Amino acid sequence: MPIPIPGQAVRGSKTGKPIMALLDLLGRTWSLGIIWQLQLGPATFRALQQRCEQISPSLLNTRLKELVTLKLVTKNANGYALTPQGVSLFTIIAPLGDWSNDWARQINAPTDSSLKE
Amino acid sequence: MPIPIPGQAVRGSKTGKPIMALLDLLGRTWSLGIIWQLQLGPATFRALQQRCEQISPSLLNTRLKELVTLKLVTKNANGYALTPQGVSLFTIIAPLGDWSNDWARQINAPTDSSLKE
DNA sequence: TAGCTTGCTACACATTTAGTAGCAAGAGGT
DNA sequence: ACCTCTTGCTACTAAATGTGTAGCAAGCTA
Repeated sequence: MPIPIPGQAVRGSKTGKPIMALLDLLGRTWSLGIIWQLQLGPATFRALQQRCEQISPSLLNTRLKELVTLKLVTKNANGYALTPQGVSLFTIIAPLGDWSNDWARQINAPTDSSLKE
Repeated sequence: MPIPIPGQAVRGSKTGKPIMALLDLLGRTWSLGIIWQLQLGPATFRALQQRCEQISPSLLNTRLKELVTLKLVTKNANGYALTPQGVSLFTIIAPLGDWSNDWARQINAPTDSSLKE
C-alpha cells in the first residue's frame, strides 16, 4: 500500500491534490484513531497498542510508518509522539469530540410518535 | 460491515463512545471524500460518482446508505445532499483544505543539504 | 544467566474495496 | 407502442487491506 504523498497520485485520486492525499491517509483504518490517542501524550509502541484497544501490532506499525514518513508523528527514545504538524492537524479535528456527542443525541433522538407515550 | 452507530460497539472499539463510531465511519474509504464532494452542492448518483473520480457504484452505494442512516446525507428527488448535520461536520473539517496545502509544502520542503546547492 | 518487557516481524485467514458488466425503470422522441 | 438514452443501482470476481496469533531479537533486572 503506497503511502499517500501529496503531489502524487493516491488511492482513488490521480490529481495529486494535497487534500486527496490527506483524505486517503485519514481514510485508512486507525489513522485518525492513532492521532487522537497520541494527542493524549506520547506513548511507547505497546502502550499505544493498548490505548487503541489492542490494534494488531502489524497494522499499528504500518500506520506509524506512514505517519512518520508524512511528518505527523515522530519516534524518539521515549516512544511515539505527534509532531508540531500532527498537533496542528489534531487542533482542526479536535471539535469532532463534542460534535460526535451532539450527533449521537440526534441519531438516537426520540421520534414524534415516541414523544406521545 | 455494520454501520457504526454511536452508542454501540464498532470496528476497533467496544466502548460505544460516539467519537469512536465517528472515527470508524470517517476511516472508511471515501467517506470523507463523499462529504467533501457533496459540499460542493447536491448531486445525482452518477454525478457524484464522477466527482469522486469514478468510485465504483457498489462502494458509493454502500457509503451513501451508511451516511443516510447516520443522518449526514439525505436523498431526495434531485439526488443526494448533505443534511444540516452533514454541513456542520463539513464546517469542522473544511480547514483541512488549506492545512493540506501547507502540509504538502513542508513535506516537500527543501532540505538543508539541497539548500546549499 | 534466567526471566521479564519491548518493539517489532511473519504469516495465514477474513474482510473490504476496486472494477466491470449489466439490468430495471423512467423520460423523451417518432 | 416502440426505440433509445440516462439514471440508479445490483451482482460478481479479483485485488488490496486489516485481523489475530505466534514468536523472536535486543535490552533490562535480578
